Amino acid sequence: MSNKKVPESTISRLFLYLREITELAKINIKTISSSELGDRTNLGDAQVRKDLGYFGQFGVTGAGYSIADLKKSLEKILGKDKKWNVALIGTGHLGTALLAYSGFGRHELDIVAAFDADAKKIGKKFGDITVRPISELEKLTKEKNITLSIIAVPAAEAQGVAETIIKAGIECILNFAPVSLNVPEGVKVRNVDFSRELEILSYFAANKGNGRETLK
Amino acid sequence: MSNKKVPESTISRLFLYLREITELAKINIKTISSSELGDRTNLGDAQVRKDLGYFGQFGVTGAGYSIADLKKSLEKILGKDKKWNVALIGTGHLGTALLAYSGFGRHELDIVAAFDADAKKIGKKFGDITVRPISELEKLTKEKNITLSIIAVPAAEAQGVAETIIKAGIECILNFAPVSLNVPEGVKVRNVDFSRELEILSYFAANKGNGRETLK
DNA sequence: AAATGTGAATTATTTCACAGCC
DNA sequence: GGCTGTGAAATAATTCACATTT
Repeated sequence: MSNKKVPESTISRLFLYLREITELAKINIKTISSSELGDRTNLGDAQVRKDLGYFGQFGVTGAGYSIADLKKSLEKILGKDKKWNVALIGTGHLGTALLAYSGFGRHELDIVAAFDADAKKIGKKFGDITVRPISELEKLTKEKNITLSIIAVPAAEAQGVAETIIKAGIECILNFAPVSLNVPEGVKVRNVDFSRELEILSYFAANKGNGRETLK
Repeated sequence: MSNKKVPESTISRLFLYLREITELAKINIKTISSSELGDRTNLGDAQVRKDLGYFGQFGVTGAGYSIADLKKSLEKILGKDKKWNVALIGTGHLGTALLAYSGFGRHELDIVAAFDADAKKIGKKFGDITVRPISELEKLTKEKNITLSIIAVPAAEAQGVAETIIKAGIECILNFAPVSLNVPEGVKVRNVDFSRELEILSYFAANKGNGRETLK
């Protein structure tokens, strides 16, 4: 196992591999090679091996990987063997869609509390989750052992909400608001910005085969 | 202007810059330097200049960039000066949240048609959009000049839907389903996978300060 | 024979650093 | 003096290629 810094893209792909072999395990397939796994995830075989290599040696030379073993190892590495509680802030269209998702089992990531600034929404129920005022975030974070948060509020409010989240002691934020959040060292933010994703596609649509080829 | 291949990450950041200077233009600010723009987007000044440099020379040495000019240039480069029509496939929780978003003006990207496989949903109205059967996708694509598509269906159906989209002549897909789509050369796919994003955060939560530092 | 694990080579991206201009 | 534009340097990520193991 190497001791080098693990690229974030590697982590992202490991979840992809895990997802894939979880499907394969269901249909009782026992082993897989790096090139098969690469094909299934649209990646190269060397990429698969290098990614796994950051964390240890999981394969058998000449034979590939045992799906059961690799699955267990990846779950351990990726923190899938523990349950992570999530706070959702913002219960507009997107927030409620996320709540509905979270309801669908299958995830080990559970939204356990929802918050909103809008007084009209406080007290609303989604399944067994009741919407609460943001002022209660800190209290609930302690009570429910919350470690992850989702920001699903309008752009103008996102920075303020982020600060409240951090004050409550949560250090990981999934931000759906289209703004660049400013957070202190040690706080981890990931952005999901689908209007930007769609815009990027429109760039490709606008530049199809005009010689400045960014497509690959 | 360089003639080198433009990294996709550059395109992504250009939209960030454009978003920022659009805000500044509103409050009547006239010029900005690369380092100010970098600060506002949490990027370095050299990164800003290099990104812009792929497309031309927009600044004035010693004085920075004219916001009005840069805004116009970026809109042109990024295809924001044209309107791009979008087809949405899948009108579950997520799909309807996206429809609601699209309704909110401000975007030049318009969902102009929505499709679903579920007979019970056909005919439903969201604002001025009526849900249609997927069999009509190709017809509507021609009629409404659709160039972009959004897949918001369950994972198991995503590949089939992608093939239908491509057959209809659409070459850009924003895929929300948690699967790796297989598409022919020339078709551009971007994936938005928020359960994976949340999982990645959980990895960081699981590995906070354990020596294998992937955080930066 | 097949397929891993991993250094080395390659390619891509970011950051530096500074000449040149306003 | 401040700031752009851009080669060069540094860093990061991917891909190659092969010795090694079963």
